[in-house]
Amino acid sequence: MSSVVGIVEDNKKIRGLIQRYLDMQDELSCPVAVDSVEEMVEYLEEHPAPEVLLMDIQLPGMSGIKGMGVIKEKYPDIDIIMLTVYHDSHKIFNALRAGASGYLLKHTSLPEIKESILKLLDGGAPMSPQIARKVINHFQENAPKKNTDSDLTPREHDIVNGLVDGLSYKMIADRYDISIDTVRAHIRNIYKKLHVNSKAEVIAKSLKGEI
Amino acid sequence: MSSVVGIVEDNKKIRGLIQRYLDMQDELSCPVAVDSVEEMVEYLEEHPAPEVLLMDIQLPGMSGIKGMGVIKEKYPDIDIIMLTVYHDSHKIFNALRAGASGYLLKHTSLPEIKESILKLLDGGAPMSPQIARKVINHFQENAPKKNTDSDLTPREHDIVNGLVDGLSYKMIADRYDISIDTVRAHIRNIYKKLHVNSKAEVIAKSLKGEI
DNA sequence: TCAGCAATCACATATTCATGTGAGCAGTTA
DNA sequence: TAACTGCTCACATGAATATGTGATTGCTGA
Repeated sequence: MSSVVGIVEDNKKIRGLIQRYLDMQDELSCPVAVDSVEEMVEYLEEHPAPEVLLMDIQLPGMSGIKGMGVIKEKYPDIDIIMLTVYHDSHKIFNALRAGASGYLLKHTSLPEIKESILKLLDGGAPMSPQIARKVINHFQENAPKKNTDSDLTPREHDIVNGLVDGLSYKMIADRYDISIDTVRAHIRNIYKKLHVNSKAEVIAKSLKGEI
Repeated sequence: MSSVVGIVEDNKKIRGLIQRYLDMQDELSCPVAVDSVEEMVEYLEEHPAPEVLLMDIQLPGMSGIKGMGVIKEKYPDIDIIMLTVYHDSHKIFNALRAGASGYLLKHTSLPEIKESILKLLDGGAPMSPQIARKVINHFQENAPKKNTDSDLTPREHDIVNGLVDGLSYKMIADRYDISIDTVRAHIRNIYKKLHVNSKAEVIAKSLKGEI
């Protein structure tokens, strides 16, 4: 059973190259390759939807990012991989926010494109390495102040993690190979330090990043 | 010229396996594999720093996430890849926020680990496919308003809020001026709908935005 | 060297939770 | 009207939690 892929790309040469390559793979077929979002929308109205679309950003008419929104609204099950030369953060994040399931740069080789599609069908999220790096950096820039170094000891942190993982005292005792009474003792100390008096409050504080 | 990799992992077997495998690669060497952040910190004080660290999250003593902060502060040039069994969003995002340059799940094969390290050294950001997917989903969730219409009734939402605030059943009953038995009844229904069976899990889900 | 803290364990008790079973009432919809 | 759903309350029981008191060991800094 081969998976169906569609292409939206205005460069005729690239488009043809990718289509022929993918269509010749056992696992894939690529019956449709058009050069604008508008054409793809027309196609979708008269044919069964592909599982995956490769889409450029810079397109005649509607842009790939806008087009993705349009297509995902009517066909939310289609996974879309952006395939573009743009590597500036703004375009990347807009594409991801608009619903892209992957983001590849155009110098990606044909076999890598194929691998990316297969990875996507398998639940992954293909990204070119440089893109992945930018996405990760995004988290670190927006990192909320890592304040609140509560004076919990390492062991107390272990216990807190156990609580957050939803473990009972007994399960925590087992995880760290200590007595349940010791767990109790640690928890008492944690409550004192955090000025709380229930598991619930500790878990809430921890998940809110206040520990 | 081979790149130097260090390992922090408390499972002796896994640690030894990875170390031997990496050390045998032409492109890499792995002179240090310890089972806690504390030991790695000691090592770093007396030896030249590795370029890359593989680090577990669940460790004796200081957790991998906290440990990463400590290490990155003194040695910001070390790239750290988390190598762990955890795939819940909070741990992933906390790790990335704390400065992780990659995040692999523990079922990753040795050759894949090697490839990930090389990719990292080449400016990429290695992630297991499931992780990449969650990271991407994060963008999409935070963009188009969280609509998460869980099928909780308004009253049930009240109760959940009470739990998140760390209140006991009795305090929730007082807050909404209903009987404690009613609170119990609501909570039972909430547990059924959310498929959980403890306050802790409800609080976790709620704070993760899954309600 | 002594005080203090982290970590460990023990025993005890009152409270809270999780869960089962059952039921009444109001408002909505089939 | 009958069926559903949301909200309310009650009684009961075993498990888990919160809290008090106390103790030992090992390490650290004044």
